[in-house]
Amino acid sequence: MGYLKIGELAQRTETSAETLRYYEVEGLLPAPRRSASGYRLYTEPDIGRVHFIRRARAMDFSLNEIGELLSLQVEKEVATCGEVKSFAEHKLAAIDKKIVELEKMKAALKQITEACAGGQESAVHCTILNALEA
Amino acid sequence: MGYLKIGELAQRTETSAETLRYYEVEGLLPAPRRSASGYRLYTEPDIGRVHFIRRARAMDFSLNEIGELLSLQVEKEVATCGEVKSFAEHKLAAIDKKIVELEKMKAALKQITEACAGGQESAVHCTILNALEA
DNA sequence: TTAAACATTGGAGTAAACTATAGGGTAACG
DNA sequence: CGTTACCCTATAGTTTACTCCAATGTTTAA
Repeated sequence: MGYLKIGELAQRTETSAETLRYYEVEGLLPAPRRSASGYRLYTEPDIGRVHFIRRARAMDFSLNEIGELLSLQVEKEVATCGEVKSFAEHKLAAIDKKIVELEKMKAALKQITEACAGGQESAVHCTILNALEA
Repeated sequence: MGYLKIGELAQRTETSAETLRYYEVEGLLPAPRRSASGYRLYTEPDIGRVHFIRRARAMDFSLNEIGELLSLQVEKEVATCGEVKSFAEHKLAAIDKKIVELEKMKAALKQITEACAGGQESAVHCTILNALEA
């Protein structure tokens, strides 16, 4: 008991069964136990793992990057703190850079919405290029 | 005089010539003037346009989205302030959401780097899954 | 018991954004 | 003048992350 068939895991994680099998092929999900007839039998921790993958995907981490993140956990008994820390710091820097860029874009868009009253008049002065090139 | 051949534009924008031609096909770059022999002749403003595309790409805007942003500029004489404002606000909301997600990931990674002294000891307690599932 | 709902594998198809190649013509340099 | 570097078009290939399909086997519920 407590086992989930692929359709159930799919439902609980809002992921298609095809995608789950794909993640297994790609090494993001460990090959689960199988029933006598060959059905995949997942366990509770698999739910968390899939949730993690989906959340990271939503932030544009590639499957490869997610694999690296997950391997930190899988190989945690082998990895040293130095390795983990260095990897995480590298990712942190990348994320920070992304946030900075998004903030810039946000500021530029804000400038445009504020310049525009939102009425029927022509938007000649609302050039996104002007805002962003500065 | 002020004309750039594709290779020069490529160099100035750190983009390959193939990619520039591709952007033209995709409608992101207007078809430039041609020399007698058929070479593309770009002008100064094209540099800014390519820079804009590359910056937006670096923030994970799709070429389609970038096309929409650019069309705001091209059609600025036609567009009303209402249209521009509504489009920009929609993008703003999407960017904000992305930033929030990245901040979450950042917090989780930070937790890991702080938990890890960075030395030779085993990283058993540095599980990214633990940090992110909470 | 039998039809539906679900599972399996293997393989093909899709979309986005390039990237490379073939088979040419053109420009710049020594 | 020749050679090297550059440009052209058209088309094909690549990568990522799915998504769909066919053919077949299994559970489940009326």
